[in-house]
Amino acid sequence: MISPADALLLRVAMTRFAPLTDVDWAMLKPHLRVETVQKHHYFANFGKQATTIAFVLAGAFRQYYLKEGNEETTYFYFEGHLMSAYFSCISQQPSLMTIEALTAGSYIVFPYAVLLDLYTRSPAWQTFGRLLSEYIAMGLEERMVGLLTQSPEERYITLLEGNKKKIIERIPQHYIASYLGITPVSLSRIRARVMK
Amino acid sequence: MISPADALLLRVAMTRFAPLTDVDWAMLKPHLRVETVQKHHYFANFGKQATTIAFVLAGAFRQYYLKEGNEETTYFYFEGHLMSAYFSCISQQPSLMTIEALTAGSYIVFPYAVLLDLYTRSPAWQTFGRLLSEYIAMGLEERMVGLLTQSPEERYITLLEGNKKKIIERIPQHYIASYLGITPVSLSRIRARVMK
DNA sequence: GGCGTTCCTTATCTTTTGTTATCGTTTCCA
DNA sequence: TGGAAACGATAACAAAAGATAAGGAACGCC
Repeated sequence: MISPADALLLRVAMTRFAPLTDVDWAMLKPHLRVETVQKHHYFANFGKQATTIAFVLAGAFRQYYLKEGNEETTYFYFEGHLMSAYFSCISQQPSLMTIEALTAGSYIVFPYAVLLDLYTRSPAWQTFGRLLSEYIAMGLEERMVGLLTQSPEERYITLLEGNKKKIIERIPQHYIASYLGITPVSLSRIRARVMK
Repeated sequence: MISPADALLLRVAMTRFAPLTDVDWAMLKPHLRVETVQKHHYFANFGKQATTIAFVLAGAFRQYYLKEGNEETTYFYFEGHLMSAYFSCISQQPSLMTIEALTAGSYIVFPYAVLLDLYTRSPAWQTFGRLLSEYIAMGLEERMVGLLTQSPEERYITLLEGNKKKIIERIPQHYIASYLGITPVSLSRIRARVMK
């Protein structure tokens, strides 16, 4: 099942979006399950409709799109954060992205359908849903503006200096290169340049 | 004030997100105002906190960030669409972006605070808020993925062939170049290349 | 209608990135 | 533990974009 400690981690994370009463929380709790994944296994797959939201308990995950056979990395997930092929869930279309475990890991999962139901049953959950979407949108805006206005070298330095240090520390370099929109060779050159 | 015809345009546009009853609509309607802008005047300004949402009735608008004195265009708005320095509204921080009228135009405006209040008073409006954010997030995701995975030339072709033809038809080329993340000179070369 | 500004194109040159290949090093399994 | 695969650095060359400048067309404004 799910341990009280794990459940609390998720509740705290969710409460950062909207204040959830014990009653609100009790609506979600029975639907929570803990799952584990092996390294290089998948949480979401290209072409399959996603139906679940996860909360990472341990491990690192990589989200990517396929373009002409290449895997183009768009995002990383670490412990303590919600993870989902969100746009597949909300649009009810097959997922365009894949989420792969880069390490062995575990997460709490629950069906998106449960969340949709909670929206209709509790104002707090409805607010949660709106603020979650707003949070996702703000992250995307920041990333989009970075890609549009910064050079690859500036983007790498931003990653070095910003609050995304985990990516530098825990993700293989060729995935970071893809995340920055450049080739691994180019990132290697940039690193040599930046380190003077 | 606001004409019934203009009000209906907005109501139809909003109903695409969530079904609004007459009662729901009556909550918003008294707060609607119509404003006009001259060419090259502003709807939102860098550094000022944005507090309003608009619905464009006529004209074309450009949204841009400032980076080292340069204006980096991130978005265009046309008639029939909602327009706002949304992230300034929801974060209550000074706006990082500016929205400029590229032509003379007009729009319906209402305070974001009114919308926030409606969220607490009607489930339909609460749903509207969530779906609006989801819509914005999906647009940003699509744009982000395009910037990450496509070359400038591919991005230009996407613009030519996609559902964003209005941008090609109505926006000066140097703004489009900025929107694609390249220089005007480079866009001119790409156009020469693409047209064989 | 004339004049200046803005906008787009084209050309040249420089810088950066992509591509391909090679070579250690590390990691992963069997 | 030994061999293969994955990973990162580096080099050489090609392709593309940035910077700058110059010329022409379109537009707005007296």
